[in-house]
Amino acid sequence: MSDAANEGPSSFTYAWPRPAVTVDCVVFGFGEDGLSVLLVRRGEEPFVGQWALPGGFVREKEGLEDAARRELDEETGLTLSFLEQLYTFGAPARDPRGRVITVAFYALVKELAQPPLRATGDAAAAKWFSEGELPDLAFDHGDILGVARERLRGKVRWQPIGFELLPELFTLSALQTLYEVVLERQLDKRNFRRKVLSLGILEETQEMRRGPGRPARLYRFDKDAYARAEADGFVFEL
Amino acid sequence: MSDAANEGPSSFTYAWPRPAVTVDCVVFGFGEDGLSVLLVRRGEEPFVGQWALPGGFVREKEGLEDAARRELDEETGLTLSFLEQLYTFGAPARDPRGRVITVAFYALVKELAQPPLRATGDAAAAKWFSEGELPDLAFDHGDILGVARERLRGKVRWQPIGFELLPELFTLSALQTLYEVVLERQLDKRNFRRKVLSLGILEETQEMRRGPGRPARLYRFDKDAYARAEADGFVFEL
DNA sequence: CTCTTTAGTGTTAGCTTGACACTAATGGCG
DNA sequence: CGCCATTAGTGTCAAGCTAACACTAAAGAG
Repeated sequence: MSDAANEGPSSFTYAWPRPAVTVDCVVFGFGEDGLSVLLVRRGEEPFVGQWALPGGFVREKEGLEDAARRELDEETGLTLSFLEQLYTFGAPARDPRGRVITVAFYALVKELAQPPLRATGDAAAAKWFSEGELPDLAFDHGDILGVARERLRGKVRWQPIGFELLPELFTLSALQTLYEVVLERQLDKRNFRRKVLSLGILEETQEMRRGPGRPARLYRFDKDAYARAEADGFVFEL
Repeated sequence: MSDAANEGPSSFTYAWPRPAVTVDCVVFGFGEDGLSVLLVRRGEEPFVGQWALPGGFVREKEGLEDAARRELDEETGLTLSFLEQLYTFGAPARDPRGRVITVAFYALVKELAQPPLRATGDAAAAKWFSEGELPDLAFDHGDILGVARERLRGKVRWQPIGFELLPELFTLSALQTLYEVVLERQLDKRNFRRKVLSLGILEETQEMRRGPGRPARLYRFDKDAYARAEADGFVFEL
């Protein structure tokens, strides 16, 4: 039975017209300018020269998430710290070339910087755009981006994914700013710190971040402690 | 641009091997035996005679949700009160015939009874199965069902979708039992009633449900009140 | 040394949650 | 008709959680 899947194209025995299937990724990063999204400039028709989400066609023997990782690696070379399926967009007219169904993913990366952002594959360029300066996007990618933004907002309070947007060591102020940006509202400093620390999933390091003003203690997200607590019925909430 | 999508198959110009795309639906109902799921017995290879989720191929000019509604109507004739995309399953070997990607939906219906459950289209039979008596399912439909069950559990507390499983008029006891079944834990009667009523989205009717024991007041979910409250920043939570 | 900048710290009032037990209304049956 | 069985309906209190609020501490720049 699992053999059948290895027979190659000739085993595609359905008599129906087939849509093409792609994956597209909304990659979020967090930096000085708040939340940013990674876009690529299209090097091919349709929408040549326009900005779009990185993505491409799913190969024949490749899982959907694998396809997303491959495309992202081909076009940008980024290292992801989180990747999850978002939603599948399949309106009949969403691609002018014909029926194309896209399985959208959203991803988080730890630092905006990373290597200078290679742009290869179908992408003519790759660039981070902060939320304020987003251009019009090709296809229905604007909608996809909106859904991803909502999902991020909805999820960050119930799952410890915010840490995936910060470097390994971070200050509590940075964490708070991240939450304020994602949730789009101000948080009280003392209440926030009390809540975060009471979760018992942050490891206090001896390192300090120096900069303007008083040095700030650096913390690390303790994955193990989180896993143990979760197995014990603990529920993350911020 | 929207013209291009109407050109028919010849406008399918991508050079890639194409997976087939299907939709599958997890339909939940609520009755005496708790939560039930609607399954159909397959009338065709592969897995002939096995129970599976209702579903089928997406047509060329049909949206994904439209396809789900059509297949469900063809195979069972049910009237849905809620339908939402769940997740897309695309493991290369999930279908022995070759690459088939399925966009899964989950749906709720107001009453298990409904018309005697027609079984047409590809379905040789259609039947409700309560959670305790679920058979082995074809393909990876067991996994899909599991994901749907989790989603229902996760969502029922934050969105007023529980009402979509009850008739228009219902008792608070019925609502509580529904929540207990979906969440898989006991709830305190007084606390539950206090919380539900304090939301201000239930309309108290003058009707009573008679049966064994003291008659129970019937309530109706007030969609308008909910919509107004929600627009005002109110957040449903139970 | 002074000023600016950012980090760090406790308390209280109001609200929400969870635990808990009895009375009320009806139908069935003896 | 009365009693019993069955389900509906009701209030209080303690504990925990949330939100509001302002000052001191440490460093670098000038």
